[in-house]
Amino acid sequence: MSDEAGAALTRDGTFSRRTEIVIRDMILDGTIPPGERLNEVALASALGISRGPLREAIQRLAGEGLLTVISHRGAFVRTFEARELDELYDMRCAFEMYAVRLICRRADDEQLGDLAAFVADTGLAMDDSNGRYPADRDFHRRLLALAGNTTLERAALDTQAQISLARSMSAQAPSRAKAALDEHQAIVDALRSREPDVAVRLVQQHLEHARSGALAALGFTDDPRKGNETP
Amino acid sequence: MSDEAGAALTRDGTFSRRTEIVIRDMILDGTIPPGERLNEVALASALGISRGPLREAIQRLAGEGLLTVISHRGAFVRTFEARELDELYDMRCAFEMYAVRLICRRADDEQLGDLAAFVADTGLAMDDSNGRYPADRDFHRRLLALAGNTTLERAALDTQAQISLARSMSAQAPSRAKAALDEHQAIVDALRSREPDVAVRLVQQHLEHARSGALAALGFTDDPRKGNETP
DNA sequence: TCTTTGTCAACTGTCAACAGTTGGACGGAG
DNA sequence: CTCCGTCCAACTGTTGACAGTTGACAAAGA
Repeated sequence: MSDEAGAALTRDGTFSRRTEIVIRDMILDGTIPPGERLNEVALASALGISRGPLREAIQRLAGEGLLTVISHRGAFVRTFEARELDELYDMRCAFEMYAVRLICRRADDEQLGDLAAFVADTGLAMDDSNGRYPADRDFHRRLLALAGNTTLERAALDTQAQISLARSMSAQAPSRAKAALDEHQAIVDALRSREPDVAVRLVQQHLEHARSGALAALGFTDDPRKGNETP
Repeated sequence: MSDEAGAALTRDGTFSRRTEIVIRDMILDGTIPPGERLNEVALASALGISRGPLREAIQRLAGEGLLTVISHRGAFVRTFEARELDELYDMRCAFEMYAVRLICRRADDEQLGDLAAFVADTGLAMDDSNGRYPADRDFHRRLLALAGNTTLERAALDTQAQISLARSMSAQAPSRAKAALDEHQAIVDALRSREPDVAVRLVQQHLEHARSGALAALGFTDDPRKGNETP
């Protein structure tokens, strides 16, 4: 039984790093839902390791904003108040608005062509399905990659992960798939025309829509300048 | 001897958290210079604790970008290549450009008046001294605080700390104090006139100047799109 | 002299046990 | 029935010891 869940971390590297990856996946998969505590002894024995490396992994994940650690009480999968989700969308906005500026300056036409092709392809895939748009995340990932700034890309992806976790706290939002796809297309068009100011404005609007949708899906009012409950 | 350097962490909280604070200060103070390894057994005994909590603190500081951890080799105070410093300035730009947008929307006249007063006061303080402008960091801190987004503020301060660490790798840059002060003043003026687009542009220019100065001070060429050496 | 290989000390990764704290269950008083 | 104080089990914080890896030094060979 000691190598049951532990089978997942039978690659190389230190226990600590492998454990970090396993737990991150469990959090983002929803295997461990927001608000749930990570019992160190139970989790460590389930992974077939001791508490030392597990605790180190927990510290790193807390630094990424996926766990909340409270002294003498334990580590909890992070929950988000309206305000926090709102702030995360600001972060995302800051990152992606600057990213498109960089892209206009640095990306070549071929890279932008690839991005356009991706949007077209995944758009078709969406039409086949029923109104969902699963490639939204990938579009933003590719966008950030094109900016050519690894540091910014990593920070933005962390923010994206936190938003994803926050959104997992609610049922599905009403599908904004078609609108999002159109907005992606418009952003790419602006990039290909090398119009940074237009692209920045479109990104801002796109993320503003996403923000409203996310806040509404979590049952929050549209402009949360005040805190909320913590279960 | 066990509580010699350890006297510094005789406040409350867990050893792990207190240690994190102590080490962060030592890094930013220059007590432990960039590139230096943290010997776990030596440091732990110097702080009067065991290696467990020390290692947890190290993991968190690595997450902040102040330490680089290499498996089986140890934790090193981070060093920065030209490219990395350049990327950090992009991050800072993204944060502060968005921050001033938020400030134009949210900060009231009194807050902006306080900021203006701060710039005026510290400007005089600078003139008394010999060309240095120590309050630059504080100005940016206050700016970020006014944006009213705790998440963004914390991330921006982390970035600021990394930049500060990177700059500590070189001797002093040629003083840009007067120019920086004027630029700060101009930014505040734009904010008080509620002209977000102007403020954003001024922030971008200000940070672009700071970027060039920092890269030059580290002996790097002005546009580092390629990597550098790692000692 | 330069390269290669074997050995070793120092250090990190990991573990199992100990100590202190927390939240809740339990029981009694009002 | 509610409220409050006590006690306890479960869990986290910390420790010291063990195991595996790394880089360097020294000896042997070309």
